[in-house]
Amino acid sequence: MAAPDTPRRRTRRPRAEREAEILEAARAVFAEQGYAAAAVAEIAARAGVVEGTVYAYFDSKRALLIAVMKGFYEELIRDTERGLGAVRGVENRLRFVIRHHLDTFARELGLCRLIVSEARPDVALYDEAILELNRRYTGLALAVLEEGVRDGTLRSDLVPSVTRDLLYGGIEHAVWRSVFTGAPLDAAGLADQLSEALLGGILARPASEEPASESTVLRLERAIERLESRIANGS
Amino acid sequence: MAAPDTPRRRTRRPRAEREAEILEAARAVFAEQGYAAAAVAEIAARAGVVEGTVYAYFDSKRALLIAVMKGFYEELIRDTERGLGAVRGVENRLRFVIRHHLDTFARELGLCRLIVSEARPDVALYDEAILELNRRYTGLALAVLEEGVRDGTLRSDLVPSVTRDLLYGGIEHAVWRSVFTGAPLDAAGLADQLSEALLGGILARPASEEPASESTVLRLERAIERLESRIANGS
DNA sequence: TTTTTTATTGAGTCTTTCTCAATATTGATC
DNA sequence: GATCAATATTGAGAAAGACTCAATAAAAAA
Repeated sequence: MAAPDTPRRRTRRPRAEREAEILEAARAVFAEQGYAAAAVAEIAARAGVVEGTVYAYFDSKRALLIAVMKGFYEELIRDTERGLGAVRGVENRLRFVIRHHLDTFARELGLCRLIVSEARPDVALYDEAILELNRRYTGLALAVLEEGVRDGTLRSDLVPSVTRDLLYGGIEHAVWRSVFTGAPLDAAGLADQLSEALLGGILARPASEEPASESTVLRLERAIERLESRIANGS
Repeated sequence: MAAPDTPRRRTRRPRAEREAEILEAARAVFAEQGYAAAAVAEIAARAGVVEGTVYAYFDSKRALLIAVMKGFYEELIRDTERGLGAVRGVENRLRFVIRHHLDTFARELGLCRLIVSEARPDVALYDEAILELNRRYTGLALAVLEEGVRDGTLRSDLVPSVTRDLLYGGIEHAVWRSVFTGAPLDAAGLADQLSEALLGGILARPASEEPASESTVLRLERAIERLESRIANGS
């Protein structure tokens, strides 16, 4: 409770700045304590204002939450778009998305928890704007998947939307797991394992496959051609 | 708010029964409204008692939540174990787990939302007993995955725990998606798509594999037929 | 029947969100 | 530079909900 010792002095600040200060305080308190446990009074104190002031800028605690999430998503989308612009090839792009998402989760665990727990489950209260931002964000991965199906990198019978769910859901679960076990999150290793399982599937390949099959067929063909030409040459 | 019209009459009931009634009411109210929105007073009213009585049976609202989740998990584990006992083969067993989990999600959406949103993300408040039940439940799938690695059905380089996360996370996301879009949940279709993507992976097989290998065999057969007819023709 | 035990009650406390009338600060106007 | 209008800021308090506890009444024991 970072209550300033000095008696508060009324100061008037530009609307935008005060709003930003409150928003920043809210982001910190929400991330630390979760939505339910966070007291608006504490957010206000940390922003250096009184509770009523918060309500002059945001209609409700919930509106504050939504504003915080909005900021987070916008940042995330910007970063991901920028990153994707620098990576070529469907497989690498998917690996990038997985890795970046995982890193973000690890770095901003409090906020991610907030979004997963407060925003997503509450259908009735889920803000339309946040839903749209989420759609835009996961749409980035979806586009890569669709691109892969088009250009033949990915299976033609793939359902991109289901794969996207597998991707993000898998990351989320893997992260919770590490949060609960208290194990430090090995983002790089986990990203590799997830990418590997997702891209290659989990079934063992029948032993006959692998590149060998094609080349051995070629060898056989050449052997037969030699035979053929031998025969043609009169034996 | 099923407030009884008749003035409440004090009746004493066996501890176990009253507890069960309160629990059942809590399960319904939590599932309908979520944890935060549910009022203990309403749970009490629905169970036909007064608020204080609830606190005579459960220490806190949170304890009530934990008891509800416990009941749900125990039921789920029992059903899954029974089902697995009747299915043979790693691939089929995995398909069963996916399908059953998906069905449960669809059927008990409110409760599942409760667990995923209220309990899981809240590390500080997540009860140890629930964590253990969750471990036991997802351990069923984990055992199947490990079995698959041992018997060669699944890739030997597979990380079972990561695959389990992919599996459950994927289901969860797919279900939210359908909840939000309001689309009716096609459990059978979704289970198929998820199983397919997870088992087979999403990468297209190099052209040589699968049907291709069939065509190369054809090429060989034709070459051999040419040889044979040549031989048959005398020279 | 009387006594003991304890389940049940409901009034009251405490905490937290949110409202609103009063007040102080700032920039505009003269 | 003084005055004024506009509005940002305040803090007290209403409302709602979690939780407590001493009193009470129902069942069991004597």
